[in-house]
Amino acid sequence: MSNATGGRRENGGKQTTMRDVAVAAGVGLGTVSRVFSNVGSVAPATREKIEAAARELNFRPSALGRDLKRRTTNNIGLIVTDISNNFYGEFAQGVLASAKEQGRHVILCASGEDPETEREYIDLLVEQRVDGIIAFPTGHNLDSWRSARDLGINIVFADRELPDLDIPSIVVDNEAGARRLTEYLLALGHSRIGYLGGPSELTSGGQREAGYRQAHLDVGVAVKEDLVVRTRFTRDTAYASALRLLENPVPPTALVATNNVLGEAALTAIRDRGLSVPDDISLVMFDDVPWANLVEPPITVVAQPAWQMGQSATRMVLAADGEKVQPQTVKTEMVLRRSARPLHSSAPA
Amino acid sequence: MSNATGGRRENGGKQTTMRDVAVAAGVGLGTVSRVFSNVGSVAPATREKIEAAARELNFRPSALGRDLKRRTTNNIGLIVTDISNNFYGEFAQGVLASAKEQGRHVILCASGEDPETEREYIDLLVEQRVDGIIAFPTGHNLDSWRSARDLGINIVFADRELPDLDIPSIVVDNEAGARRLTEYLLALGHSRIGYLGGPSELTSGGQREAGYRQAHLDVGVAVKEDLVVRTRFTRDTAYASALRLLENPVPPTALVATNNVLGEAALTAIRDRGLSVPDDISLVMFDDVPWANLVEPPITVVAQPAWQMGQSATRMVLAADGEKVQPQTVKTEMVLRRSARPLHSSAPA
DNA sequence: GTGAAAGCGCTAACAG
DNA sequence: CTGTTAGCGCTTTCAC
Repeated sequence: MSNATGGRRENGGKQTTMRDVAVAAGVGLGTVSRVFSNVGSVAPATREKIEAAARELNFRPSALGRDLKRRTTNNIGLIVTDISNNFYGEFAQGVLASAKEQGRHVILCASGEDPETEREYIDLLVEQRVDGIIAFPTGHNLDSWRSARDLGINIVFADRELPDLDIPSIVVDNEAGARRLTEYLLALGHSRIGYLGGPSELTSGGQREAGYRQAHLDVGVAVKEDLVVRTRFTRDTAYASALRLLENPVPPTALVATNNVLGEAALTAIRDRGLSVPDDISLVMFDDVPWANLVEPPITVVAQPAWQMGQSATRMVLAADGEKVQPQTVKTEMVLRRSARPLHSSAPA
Repeated sequence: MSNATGGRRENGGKQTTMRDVAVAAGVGLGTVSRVFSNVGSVAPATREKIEAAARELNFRPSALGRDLKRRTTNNIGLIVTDISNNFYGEFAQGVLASAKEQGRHVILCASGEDPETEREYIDLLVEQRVDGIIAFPTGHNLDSWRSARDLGINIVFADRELPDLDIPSIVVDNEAGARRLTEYLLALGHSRIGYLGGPSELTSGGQREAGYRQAHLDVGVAVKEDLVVRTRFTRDTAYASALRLLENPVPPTALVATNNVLGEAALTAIRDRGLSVPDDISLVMFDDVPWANLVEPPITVVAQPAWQMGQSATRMVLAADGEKVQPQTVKTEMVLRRSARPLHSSAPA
């Protein structure tokens, strides 16, 4: 039975089909279908015969024929930025878990934050006739999204909202999260608080920056504009931006990073400059990634419930047709650790 | 054009098909197909007419019909353990990159190391008629794998080899990696070196343990059997195992962890016991995850080229039919940092 | 260069 | 309960 073609069968013959099984079992095609789709009813004896024949022929029904007929695929598309980023990984685990629960498959795509790549993936998923798409959109390709939506594909955006598109999204309470982080630093006596954030066109970017500013406003401390830096989420540019922030003539005494990539860049830059957290500079960030609690000192963060968000997004995108899907905002949780201390004190916070 | 059904269109009508486009453009169905599949040739004027009609109707070809006819899906399945683990995330990025290059889609599955879940996913992927499957197998479900293979699906295993299955795999040089880590510790004067590893049924587990033992053998130091602990890769059990290792009546002076989950568990356990690295205990591990270089002291690791492995695995699984696919072993790289020091010295290594 | 026709593997009526 | 039939949307001969 086994040969040495390295796991590859020539498979010259056609695959076994329901028709073959029907012939082998001496029944009609429809009856075989009824057995494998668990619909209608078949006499126990017939079912037996069919199952025996199927086993004999190593028959496995093909989703291709089924899906074409049923006009639904049970597949959903998931477009993230970078699946090696723990936040997206957790989110994806949430999606996988609830997709599996509902018998759905997940086609994974990584846009790398590149609009062109995103467009290609949208087209691809449309061609595949996925039942739905969950995406962290780049903010571009509005036409593609609209077109996919009009084709009847259910779409849910995560983390970011797109204007004029009437597509529901699931986001965290960005403003509140950033505000609490900033308030905390302000309360510790800091007044030169650096902000390392993403592009403000993105919902998360804009809202987190707004929270940062609101916190300042609330206590009447002016935002130092040269301490507000927006950057793309790649390691290199983030690192360069963090460094620039630290090289300010009058450097910040505290830093808010709005996600884990930015936080990692900030921490690395701080170390490379020979500074120490929290003695020389306090650091807080978004995302409770594993390393946040492993570094010394452990980092105070605003945690996003990534897994649950993935689960909710899946439920939203799979909601019964006709059911109205409401946008959802989820709460963040602030986890106090030891990466910030009062400005004019030698004791940790 | 826009309504308020939350990104969901009733889509009562059927989708636009090639036939509709053909009618609208006043040409035959076959001609439309030729335009969209870029095969044969069509008069520029005709092509123009067709493209205009397609645009007008917002037509997108369906992969369902195409795949059914062509008997190939351009999809590949990827079964990892846990996509939120950075190692699998990097691997997946590599898979996605080269899959995209070749116009393939990736169906993602996470087995959670559970054989039953794995079996369900294999069945699912077979039904979907994926062109190939890349998997980190649990080590069970040999029948399912065999059956999938016999159905003509190309399979590539990663990280682990399964006996009697004649399925090619891509693994790192586990034995050498573990041996170097252990030799390094031995050279530093350690003789009570703890081993925190995975189940030895797994290729990686068995080989890494073998490397650990070989290093001892080479210098004539006896392995302390009560310092060898095998555990499952979940956070909780790994932590418990690490703790047990540290609570040995005569505790180890150094520790080898065979992946990042185990390394994280070890580091956490060490801290929780109030010990410090490397002064109280040296720690080295597999996987150059981001946090390895972020903690203090940074951890000495054996790095696996996860991204490239994903890329290679994809090439292997997509190799031209008839081409013989060779199993592949990839080299690891040892990255020296500061988490180990000589046993009887007060200076770091 | 183009149209007509025959299926790919399956489901869903519809008779019997 | 079960067999027959007509497609799902597309590709692919085969004539014209």
